[in-house]
Formats: sequence, C-alpha cells, structure tokens
Amino acid sequence: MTAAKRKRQDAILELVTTRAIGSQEELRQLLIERGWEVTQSTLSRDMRDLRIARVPTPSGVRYTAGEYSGEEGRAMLPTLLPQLFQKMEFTRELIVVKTFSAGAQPIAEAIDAEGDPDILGTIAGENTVLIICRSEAAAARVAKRLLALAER
Amino acid sequence: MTAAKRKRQDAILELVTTRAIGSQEELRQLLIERGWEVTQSTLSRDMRDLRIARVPTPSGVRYTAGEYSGEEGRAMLPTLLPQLFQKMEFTRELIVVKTFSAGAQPIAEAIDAEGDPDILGTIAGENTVLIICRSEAAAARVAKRLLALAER
DNA sequence: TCTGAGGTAGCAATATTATGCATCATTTCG
DNA sequence: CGAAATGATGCATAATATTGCTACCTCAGA
Repeated sequence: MTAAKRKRQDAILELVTTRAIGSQEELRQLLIERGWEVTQSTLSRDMRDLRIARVPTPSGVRYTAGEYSGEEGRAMLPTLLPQLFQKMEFTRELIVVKTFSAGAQPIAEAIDAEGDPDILGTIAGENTVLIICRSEAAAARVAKRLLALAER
Repeated sequence: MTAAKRKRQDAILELVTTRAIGSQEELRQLLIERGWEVTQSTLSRDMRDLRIARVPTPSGVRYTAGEYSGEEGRAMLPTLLPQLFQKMEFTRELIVVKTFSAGAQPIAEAIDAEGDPDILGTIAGENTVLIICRSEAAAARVAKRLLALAER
C-alpha cells in the first residue's frame, strides 16, 4: 500500500469518527478541502478496506468506524499465509488448511482477527487449521480468497 | 405499528443475525420463503427502523444488527415527548427543551437511548434538557424531528 | 355505517454505492 | 537503468438503496 493511500485512509477514519457523514460524495468534499482529491470509486474501496459501516438512522444515513475498522490485523494474513501455507482442501462448509511447522496457531488468529462474516470460527492444531464457514458458498468464497493470498 | 410489521421485523432481525445477507433483495427472497411477501422499498424502511448496518467486508457487503437494533427504547420518545414537552429553542448546535414537572430526566434518557449520531450528548436538569449536537445542521435536524414528535 | 386520522406499503424515479476494465504509478529484480 | 509485476485509481456502468407520492387499510368517534 502506498503512503498516500495510507494517509488518506487515516484522514477518512478521522473524518468518519469526528463527523456525521452521510454519503461518500460528502466525504469526498471534506477530503478535497483537506487536499485529497479522489473519486467516489476510490472512497468506496477505502470504505471497504476500512470496514466502515453504513448505518441508517432516523435522521439519515451515517457512517461509523467500528472495532474492525483499524488497519492492524488486516495486514497479518497477507504476510503470514505465503510464509506458512502448505495446502488447502475443503468440503461443504469446512476448510482445512495445512501449514508448515507450527503455523496453524498464528494463521488461525490472523483469520479470526479479520472478522470475516463468512467465517463462524477456527480451530488450530499443530499444522492444521480447521475453518468453519457459514455455508458452502461462504466456504468457497473464503477458500478462494485464502488461496489468492497464499499464492504470492 | 401493525402486528404484521412487528413480526416481519422480528423475522428480519433473526435472519440478519443468523445469516450473512448481502442485499435487501436477498433478504426479500428469504422472507418470501418464510411467507412474508413485501417489496424491497419496505425492507429499506425496516432496515432503517431496526438500524441494521451495512458493512463492507473483503468477501462482500453484509448486514449486521448492532446494539441499537432492538425496538426497545425507540418507542419511548414518541410517547414521552407529547406528554412532557413544553417548548424548545435552539441556538447554533445547542437545543434547549423545556418540559413539564420533572420531565427532563426521562426525556434526556430517551434521547440518549436513541443513539442519534447527530447528538453528542444531553444534560438534564429539573425541567430543562440541554442537547448538544454535532453541528448547527445537526441541531436543525434534531430540533425538527423532536418538534414533530412532540406535536401530536 | 360513515368519515377522518394515522399508519403501511407499492411503484416509479432518484440517489448512492460497487465494480469491470483500462491506465497510470510504484516497486522489484536482473 | 529498464522491464516486468503489482498496486492504485479513474471512468463508465451496473447494482443497490432511498424516497416522494399515492392508495389502501384499520381504528376511533360521530
């Protein structure tokens, strides 16, 4: 991630927690005033990255940054997986990830930290992580994403 | 509120907390399977009433019902205000609500319980509630809404 | 029963957000 | 440095959500 992107996302996080913002376009204006000129598309992606929730209220829609909105744990999986990943299989809504050495625990923690709603929970052994997903479709999505992360 | 609406919203709340739902249309299909046939417009309104947040995640958008999503405290203000409201004035981002007898405390609590993002906080005296809003615009919105609630 | 008030919900139009694709920028390696 | 790979972003458009308006339904009171 570029420095510019990181700083912009910091600014977004601050704006969102500081003010009651009601649309990405409104946020865009505030960012422009502060010297960041980007399109709404980019903000949509930033909001996804930051997990900023859109909450409807009696007085209109508002964005709020919640527990997972930081950028801490998010970077963990992309660095851990390529290191420790060995192979993966899945059946129904269960995914089994094989890792090298004692890689299961840290990977399970990183996965939990992501807070992916497709994932109900994980169980880590020595070099095996079991991921329990919400559904078969969810498992497929998760598996695909993990594989993409691992392969780099 | 009609019984049908209440039951439907109960069903929505359960579905949303049970599954990973990604759009109002998807929710609509699930409701139809369960015997509720309504349009997406209605669901949009239900989601607002229930304060169901739309959270973007790496694996797509998901809805989640949070702390304020119940229907408890929400009914309080509409019943309290018409009873206790005397008059209201506001200046900048401050709103002062005058109430009858010892009405300030319960009204302040009901307002707090709403969790309106336009409102930073409230201070209640004997028969005066001070509402500190996020901005002048926020104060205007809040004042308008409170007035509408009071006048019935 | 008739009538009016208040509340719901559908429809259609509008507003907002997400995304596929192409392009430009940045980093990595040889 | 130059080429290739990866990442970031804009543009156009698709997907989703919100809302004004109207119709209808229910309940209370005359």
